[in-house]
Amino acid sequence: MHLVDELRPELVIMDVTMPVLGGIEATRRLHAAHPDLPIVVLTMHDEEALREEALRAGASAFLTKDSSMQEVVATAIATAAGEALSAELASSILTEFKASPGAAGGPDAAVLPVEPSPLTPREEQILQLIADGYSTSEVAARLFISGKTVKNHLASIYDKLDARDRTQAVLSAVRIGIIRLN
Amino acid sequence: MHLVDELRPELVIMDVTMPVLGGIEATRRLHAAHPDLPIVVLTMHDEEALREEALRAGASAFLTKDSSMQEVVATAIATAAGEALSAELASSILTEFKASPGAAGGPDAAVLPVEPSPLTPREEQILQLIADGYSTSEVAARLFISGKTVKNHLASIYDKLDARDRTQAVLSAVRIGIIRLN
DNA sequence: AGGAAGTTGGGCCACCCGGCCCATTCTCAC
DNA sequence: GTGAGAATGGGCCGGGTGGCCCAACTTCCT
Repeated sequence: MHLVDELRPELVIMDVTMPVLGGIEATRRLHAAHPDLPIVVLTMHDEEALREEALRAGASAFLTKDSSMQEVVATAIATAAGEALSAELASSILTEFKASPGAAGGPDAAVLPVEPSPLTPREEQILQLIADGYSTSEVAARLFISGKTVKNHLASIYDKLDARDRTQAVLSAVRIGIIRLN
Repeated sequence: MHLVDELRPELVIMDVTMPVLGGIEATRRLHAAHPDLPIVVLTMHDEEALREEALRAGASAFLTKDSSMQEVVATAIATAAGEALSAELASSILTEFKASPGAAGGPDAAVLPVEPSPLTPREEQILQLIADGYSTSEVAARLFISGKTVKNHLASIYDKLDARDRTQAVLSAVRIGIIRLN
């Protein structure tokens, strides 16, 4: 997993040349290590079993070698875009991209779930102010509440985000996109 | 290079978070090992020098973080398609992909001076560890130096990044891309 | 030779921060 | 109407944090 850690790719297109063998296992391990990393599995064999296994291993999408290059990149688009992009949309893009034969069954692009937000509105607001550079007492002053209350909110934020201090809490929030980074 | 050999990706989208540092070198090595593997370099810093260096290192394309997701995937399409595909073609694809406010202007629209990195290597290292969740004394233990020294480095980091505490320092560093966000 | 910068370390001190209890009020859902 | 969750507060305390000085040593550049 060295390379992925080192390069931090946005997307991995995996070529599972051999059926069942290494590629699926690699997908599984890669997905375990990087759950948010989209993985598109490419294979020669269009076997339903293999397809299922790939998706269960954490692949975001599955394509066969019969797929046109256009389909490959379309799936890459959909996956990288992180949207629940349907096969139809993808192929319609391709149709306009270049007149190409649809060929093999549409890739079942998977969706990235985007959980709502573990924090309450007040907690988000407070964490945002912290991220904006305000100290505990400054946040308290802005919200017309006690500094102790701010600290209490922060404590529950730490609990929810599994952070040990405000720095980690802010970073977690940035990662999951619940606060903005000015 | 294990992973690339193992997975045989069709395309690598590389995030060169840090200027000059690891990413370019990784590109160079990756390109040396896999000359035919398209590499798209993504960076925060739109410096001409960095761009040139990336392309000389073997990158197939270069995009800044200012680029829209559409531009990124368009470039990915073009690159994966293996053609010296122009930005115009890519953006035309995108226009049909989604009626989106393209801001189609080249990625190099804004010219930020962007100094390479205001921090010394040691300071970057310490700030990275702080971002990784380590406390002052934990950082000290990892680097085999005194906790006081860590705090001294932090003080100069605050000064250089115009931050008042470690949270703001980490956020500043994330913004200018000198530390990575796990 | 001399200076600038980087790395290491010290002391001191006021204040902040996080962890641990706790209580009150309000709203909303079941 | 009872209970769960949210928001508001309190006290206490140990340890962390940041600001302010300072010094020594090394490396590098001029």
